[in-house]
Amino acid sequence: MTKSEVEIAKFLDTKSSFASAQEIFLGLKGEEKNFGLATIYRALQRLTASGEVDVLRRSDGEALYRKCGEEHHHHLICKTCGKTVEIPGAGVEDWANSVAARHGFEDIHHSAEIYGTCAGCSNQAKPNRR
Amino acid sequence: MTKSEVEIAKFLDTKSSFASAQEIFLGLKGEEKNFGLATIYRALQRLTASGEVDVLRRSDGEALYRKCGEEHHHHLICKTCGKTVEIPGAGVEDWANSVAARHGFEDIHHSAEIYGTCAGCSNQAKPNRR
DNA sequence: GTTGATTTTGATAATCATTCTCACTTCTGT
DNA sequence: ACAGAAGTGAGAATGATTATCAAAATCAAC
Repeated sequence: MTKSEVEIAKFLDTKSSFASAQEIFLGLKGEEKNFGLATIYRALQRLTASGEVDVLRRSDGEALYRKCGEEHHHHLICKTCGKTVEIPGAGVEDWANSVAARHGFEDIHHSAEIYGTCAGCSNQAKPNRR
Repeated sequence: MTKSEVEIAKFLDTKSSFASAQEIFLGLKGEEKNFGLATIYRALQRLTASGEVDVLRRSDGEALYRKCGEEHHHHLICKTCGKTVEIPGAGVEDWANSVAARHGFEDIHHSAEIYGTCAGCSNQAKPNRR
C-alpha cells in the first residue's frame, strides 16, 4: 500500500459520508499530508479497483468515494447532510437475479441506492412544531 | 414543446438503449434536423425535468438519456450492446420503504439498475460451442 | 399582420473534474 | 550501493457540460 492510499483510507475512515476527490485533496492539505491532485486520483483508482473504496456519481456527474465494508451492500444516503448507512445486500439480490433470469440476461451485477432525509435533518427542518 | 425537444424525443424513441448528448447531437445532424450542442443540452434539461426522459450516469460520469414510460420503473441494461429493458418498480419499492423506515429516513426515493449480458450478446460471445 | 415581448437557438468562450505527460523521487530486491 | 520499477508533483491537455449574448423564431394581443 502506498503512502497516499494509506492517508486517503485514513481520511475516509473518519467520514460516514461520501467525499469527492477534491474534498479529499483539500482535507489532506497541510499537516505534512500533502498530495498532488493527480496522486489523489491515481490512488483512488487503485483503491476502487481493489474494492476497498466504493464509488458513486453525484447527480452532476462528480465521483464520490467512501470506505466501505467488504461484503456486498447498498447505501441509504441523507440528501441534506450526506450521512450514509450501509444496507446489507440480501433483499435486492434476489430481485435482481429473478428479473435478469426472466429476460435471459447473464453475468449480472446491479446498483441500488436510497436517498432521503435522515431523522436529524428532518427535525432540524421543522424545529418548533406548534 | 419546442422543435428541439420534439426531434430529440423522436430520436430517442427509435432507440431501445440510452444515448449520450453527443450521440444525439451527431444522430440529428444533417437532414434538416441540425441543432447546436448547447440547444441539445438545454432541451434535454427540460425533458428530464418534466420526467419525459430518464437520465443515468455511465461509469465514466457521462450522462445518458432515454425515453421511458411514465410509471416508476428500473432498468435492465446489456453491458455489451446497451439494449435496455424497463422493469416495473414494485419489488424494490417495498425494500426501499422498509429499509428507510427502519433507519428513520423520510421523503425517500431510490435508484436501481441491473447490468448484464443479454441473450443475443451472450450467444455471440461463444458462437460455436463444441 | 404588424408590433412588441418572450422564448429558443447557435457559435463560441468559460468551467471544472479528470487524465496525461514527463521529469524527479522513492521503494524494492539483489 | 545499484538498477529497475513504481509513486509523485506541477502543470498541460481533454472532454463533457454550462454560460454568454446577439440573432432568429414564436406567440399574444390589438
